[in-house]
Amino acid sequence: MRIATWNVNSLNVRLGRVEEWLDYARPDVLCMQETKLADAAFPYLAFEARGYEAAHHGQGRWNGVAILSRVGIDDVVAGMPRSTPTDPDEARLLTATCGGVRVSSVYVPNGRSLTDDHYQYKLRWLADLRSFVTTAADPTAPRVVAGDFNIAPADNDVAPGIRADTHTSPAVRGALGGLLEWGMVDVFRQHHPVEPIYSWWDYRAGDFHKGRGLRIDLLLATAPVAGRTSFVLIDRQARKGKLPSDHAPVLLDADLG
DNA sequence: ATGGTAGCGCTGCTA
Repeated sequence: MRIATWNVNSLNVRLGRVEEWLDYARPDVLCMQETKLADAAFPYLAFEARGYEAAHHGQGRWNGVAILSRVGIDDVVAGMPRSTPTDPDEARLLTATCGGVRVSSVYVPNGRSLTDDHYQYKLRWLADLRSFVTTAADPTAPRVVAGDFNIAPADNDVAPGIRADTHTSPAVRGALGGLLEWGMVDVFRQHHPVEPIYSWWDYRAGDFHKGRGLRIDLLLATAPVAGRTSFVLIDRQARKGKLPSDHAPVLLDADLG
């Protein structure tokens, strides 16, 4: 089974690229983030024509997450219980069962700056994500959490010279660590232990062409998936050419028999 | 190079 994640930064602008990518990458499951669409505007027919069922959790101009699947899509749940009722209700999480794997598409808040209230919101959101994932399942069950975490897990996930403190702080790395301690694996690093490679590049200052980016788009999987994963790729080809997203897709291949 | 680009939508926010 091929499972992928891609922050498309407006599905309206990127639909042609996503269709093209589906046709050559042929994932069984694709988690998308930042669709920036209302549910009524989601292009279900374009995906149905390629054999994909879809679920979308959108809010319009910002955020928006989706899951495409050609191995079934059941028990769809939008969002998660929030511990802080005053936090904004944003479309950042969608969960469904696809081909026997419980899959979440996540778009973690950016954080903006360490002194911004939005950073505290990011930490609360991550704490709730951990509770949502770890209380609903056992780490021996097949579980994937895929998306734009806005966290660079280690120093080799940050290009030299880039300051990204909201994405590298001990607090956000600790929040990610909570999912890893519970039993999830960052499958890219499992297969590429030291390679400095990125999944996001700032549009500004030509950072993509300078090779200056961050690895913040992650595929986390429990042992039944991670232990059977044979291949993990960040598809930088999809970041080239006209009108790219600022993120590249990440995919894994797992033999789930 | 503390600037710069992109998307949404029409003013400034978000990233």
